[in-house]
Amino acid sequence: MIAEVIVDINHSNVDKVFEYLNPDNIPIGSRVYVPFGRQYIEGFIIGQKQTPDYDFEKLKQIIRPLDEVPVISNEMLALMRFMTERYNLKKVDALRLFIPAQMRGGRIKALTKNYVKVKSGLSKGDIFDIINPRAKSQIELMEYLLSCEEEVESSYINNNFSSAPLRALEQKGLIEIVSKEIKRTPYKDIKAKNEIFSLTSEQLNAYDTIKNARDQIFLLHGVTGSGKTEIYIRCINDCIQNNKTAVLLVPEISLTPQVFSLFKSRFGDNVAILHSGLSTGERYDEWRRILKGEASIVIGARSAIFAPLKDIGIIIIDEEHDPSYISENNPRYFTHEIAEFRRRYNKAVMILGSATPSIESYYLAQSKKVHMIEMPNRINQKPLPKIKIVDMTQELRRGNHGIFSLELIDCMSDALREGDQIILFLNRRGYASYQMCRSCGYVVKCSDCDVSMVFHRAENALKCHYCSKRSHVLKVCSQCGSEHIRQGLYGTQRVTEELEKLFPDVSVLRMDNDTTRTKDAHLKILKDFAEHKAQILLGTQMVTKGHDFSDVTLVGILDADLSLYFSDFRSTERTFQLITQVSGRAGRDQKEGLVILQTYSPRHYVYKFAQNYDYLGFYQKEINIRSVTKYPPFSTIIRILACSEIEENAIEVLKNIYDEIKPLTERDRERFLYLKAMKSPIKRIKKKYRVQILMRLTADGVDKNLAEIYNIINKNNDKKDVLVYSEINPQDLS
DNA sequence: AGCACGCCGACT
DNA sequence: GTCGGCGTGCTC
Repeated sequence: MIAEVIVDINHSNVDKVFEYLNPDNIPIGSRVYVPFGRQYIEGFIIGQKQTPDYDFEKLKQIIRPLDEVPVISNEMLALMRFMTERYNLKKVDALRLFIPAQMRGGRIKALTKNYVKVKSGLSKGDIFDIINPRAKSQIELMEYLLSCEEEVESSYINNNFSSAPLRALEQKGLIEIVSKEIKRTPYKDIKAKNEIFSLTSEQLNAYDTIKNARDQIFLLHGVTGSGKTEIYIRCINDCIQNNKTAVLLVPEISLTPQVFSLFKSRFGDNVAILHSGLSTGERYDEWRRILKGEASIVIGARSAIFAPLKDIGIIIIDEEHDPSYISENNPRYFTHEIAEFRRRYNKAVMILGSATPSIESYYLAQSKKVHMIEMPNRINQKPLPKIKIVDMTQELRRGNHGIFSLELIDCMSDALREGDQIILFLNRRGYASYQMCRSCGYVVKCSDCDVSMVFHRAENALKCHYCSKRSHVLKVCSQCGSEHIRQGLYGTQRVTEELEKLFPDVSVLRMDNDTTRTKDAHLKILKDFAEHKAQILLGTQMVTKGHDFSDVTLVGILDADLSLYFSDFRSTERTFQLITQVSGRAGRDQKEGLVILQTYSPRHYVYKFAQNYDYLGFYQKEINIRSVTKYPPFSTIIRILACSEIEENAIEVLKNIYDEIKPLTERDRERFLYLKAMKSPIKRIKKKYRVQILMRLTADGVDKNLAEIYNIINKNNDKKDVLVYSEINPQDLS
């Protein structure tokens, strides 16, 4: 047979099938070692055929398989094809997602340990007949080994006995040294109480609906604290009872030891965990346990959707609205779309769970493509915390130029006096601080990118967030010579300073990109806060997720608006989600919670709906806007970006692409809703000029035209100095 | 991605 | 005369 091989080289020139002789019939899905040009490299067998397309005389032979068993299933090969077509990826890009990165290049092996074991089939009498009675240490060692029920780790023997008797016994054939694979199981010492909660009638209804389903999607719309997790657990349990496998996806940030321990305590070793915090060894071993069928439940962040499970029965995407389910680059994919592909392939059930579903998902539920389950009540019947909106323009008029409104300060002192805890949420993106000349308004810009540089207090430097270029802080304006430079001081550091002035004795934990650089740093901060090592937790997005702190009674949203000002059509939705989520952090236990929401545009509709926890109202308003403006879910956006250091070259390539796409739109006017070429909002990044085409198509327009559009793009992507990128449903249009 | 082949400048 | 610069082209 001839094997069709994709070589493990990430380059568009070799993104095609190479044919090899496969005399041993190594099966499809195997990783193999093959000769390629003058070198030897790894590859994947993705198909086979009787007769080659390539010149038979020139075919080379596969050297050997790299694993005992194929590592890519037919399902994953089909997924590879789907992904390459949908996202214009190279085949290796997709394949590489399917196996642990460190496995490539043979960099990682199974971890083995040696054990000393008495040979089986020997009686005590036999043994001591063979050992010379004068060999005291041999007898001693043998007696120790016999006293053990099982084989003993070699390292233990080496530490406690000398090597001579060991060797002697081995030579006599009385003992043997066996090597066994050790699984590096993450969080193996987790012990958790295995509580079974009884379900409320609302939970029971939801569970019953899902229990008997097959080949269906559910949107589980449940308020914070409505007990979605318990439903997940029951559904997963049913699924493995039926000998099927299960995937639970959670946002990376909420993958905490608590989550693992909950599932480990219910399902034991049947659970495998996949996320970026694992060591490469751990990840490899967990992955292999899944491949071998030793674990049939996978919990992980978005990439866990590629777990090598067979016969998936249920896929759950918790907090389905979370932006971390969208992989922004190399390679780009949408977890929902991958999950839907695998669900359909396996005729499985999918649950999308959220308190604030994405507009797209809720729309699908409204249009009956997805089955909606509503859970409007909290288990403990506690009301959601009251949200108070504070008009910051009013504060300004009253002469308060600080970050905190008087109302927030009052509430904070009250909470602190009571010994309660406080969470302060700051929208990082909007708090980027620019240095500006007060006299002429000059702002330092990056010399390579068309963006302002951001002031970093910790390093006392200006940094470009697009190319990481650094520059000195301004002392004198380079334009007008003025010394009146405003430090654009915002960010968590500035807030910390102001807090110190207001409440000098209160300790504050800061949680942002700076303080959570290291692995597990954010877990430690959350733990410290839970242990009352600080009374105030101040942070960015990260504080909105995860834990329940029972003593938090006050949540302050310092400046809610900023995410509204981005030109992104999703920014209102994001704002609603953030407010709802962070509000859920207040008043979890006995105490009532309060949320103070500071805004400069208090009349924006999003606040009215968020204040009343009126998701449906918000949805209806928002879906109306999307419908009128023809944005998703009523269209799919395609963006084509051409970059070059020479602007004219980028424009020329983009124009060629535009001229080829234009005729497509003309023959299919009702499916092409929008097509326009323009300069990119950020005109230059890393010295490269950027021009783009934006287009919007109906869903069937994408089905019909996507291949052709990608074809046009790829054809025009052969100039060295111009790079063309394409994205389907881009999240960031800069 | 590598690696070789190939055609033009300054050196023992 | 040659060593070596990196442009271009190929890999089943």
